[in-house]
Amino acid sequence: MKTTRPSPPPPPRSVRKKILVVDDHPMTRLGVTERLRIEPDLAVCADVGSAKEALAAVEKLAPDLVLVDLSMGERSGLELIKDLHALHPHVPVLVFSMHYETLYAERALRAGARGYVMKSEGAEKLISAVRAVLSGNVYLSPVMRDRAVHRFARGPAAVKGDNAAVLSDRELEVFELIGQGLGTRQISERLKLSTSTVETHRSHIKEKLNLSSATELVRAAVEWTAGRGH
Amino acid sequence: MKTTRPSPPPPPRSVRKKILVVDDHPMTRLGVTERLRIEPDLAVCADVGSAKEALAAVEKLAPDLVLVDLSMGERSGLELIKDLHALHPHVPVLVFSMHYETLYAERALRAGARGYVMKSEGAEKLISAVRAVLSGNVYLSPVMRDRAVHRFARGPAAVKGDNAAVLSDRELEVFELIGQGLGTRQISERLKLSTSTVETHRSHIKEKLNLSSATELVRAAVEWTAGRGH
DNA sequence: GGCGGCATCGTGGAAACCACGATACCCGGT
DNA sequence: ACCGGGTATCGTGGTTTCCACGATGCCGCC
Repeated sequence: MKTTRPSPPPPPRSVRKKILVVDDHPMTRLGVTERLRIEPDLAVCADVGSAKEALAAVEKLAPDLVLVDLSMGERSGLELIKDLHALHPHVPVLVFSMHYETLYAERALRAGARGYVMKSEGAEKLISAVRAVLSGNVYLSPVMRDRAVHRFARGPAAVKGDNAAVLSDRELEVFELIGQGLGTRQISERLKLSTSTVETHRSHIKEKLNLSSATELVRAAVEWTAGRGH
Repeated sequence: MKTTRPSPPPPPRSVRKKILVVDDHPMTRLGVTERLRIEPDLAVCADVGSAKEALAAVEKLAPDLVLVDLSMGERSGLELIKDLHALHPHVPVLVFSMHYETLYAERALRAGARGYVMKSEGAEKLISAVRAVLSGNVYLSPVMRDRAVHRFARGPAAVKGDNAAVLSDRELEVFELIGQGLGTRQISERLKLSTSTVETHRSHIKEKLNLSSATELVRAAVEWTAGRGH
């Protein structure tokens, strides 16, 4: 990996597009900030680790783009995107996630995002995506682009085989935490929810996935989260 | 987040400890590299994104420490740790992972790692851990440290090959049924036992496998039975 | 404006969990 | 012959979770 050590001559700051970075991993925030600084037309105006801070920062700094990671501790990145899109529809959101796009890209776009890049893709793809979104376009990988076209052609029906596709955003979130071995109590704490709410979600998940007991639910969740090696 | 902009005066490079960073997210690699450069006694000698590159880099650069992320694209970071430990037992490995320690810390240490830090903990914890491991100590969070002590006190034998060899025949039987998604009631019926007995078995299994909740037990059982697939 | 989906929280009884203790068997030691 | 340790079995009592309801509020859609 080449890191392009010598700092480039700083261009006039006024023309740089302001980017807000939202990610719960401090190291990733630092990496993104460093990398974007190399680009003469881009600048990170702030980097935060929670949805709350993100909303505050958008108010205060009026960024030209928000770069958000999906997997944040408490409040889902999807929720943040929805809030951002509701409160500031003119501020474009680009998702920069480690999760595989086939699982989340569609949900993210539905929530109001303008693009989706996987972290494993590397810096160049990220930069391209940022520029694309800043220009008013939607960024997706070729694979996802293809899927979208197919979906568009075939109509709204038929896309199954994905058992988790029927779950709502929140339900999927709970499902994943179950798969990590967390109990209802722990999930409610992590998500800052009542245990009742988590139990309702569990109940709905069992309904949708045709599961009959708590143990089966855990089993399905573990198998699902484990079955994502590639 | 303060980023300490002006590059610090580079100290004599010869005294810096060489660190190899292994992570499949380029941005995280960049962030770690930037952050470690601030420390006068540390230096990243290379950063790579795969196990293969990592092994080659260790051969070539002889780092003083390898910092490895667990979740790499295809093959588990655990495999890399095992390989490293087998080929270069003198090179200490520190795990820097986004996964919760309760799930992976023990596995990582068994595989040969000398410490485990969560990415969400932030830079300071990482630096502490790096220094601890470089000094020849093992780094763990207080929670994990506690678990280890408990295990050490209670379980005299437990430190061997990592799976269910420690379980008795009956316990293993119950364990497998749990992994198939059966609940206590169903297991007791299938085995013609009282639910009390099954619960006692569950309890003992959790003890022996160092699991703390029912959900964790189910998770372990499902993973174990799933890992029998080939 | 109604209808359905989503997310949130509560209630109350059934079921499970969990920390104990208890009995009994077998087996290896000293 | 006795004791200890591991195993297998079951119970008791208190805590927690599950789960089947109901209820509210918010959207989006026709």
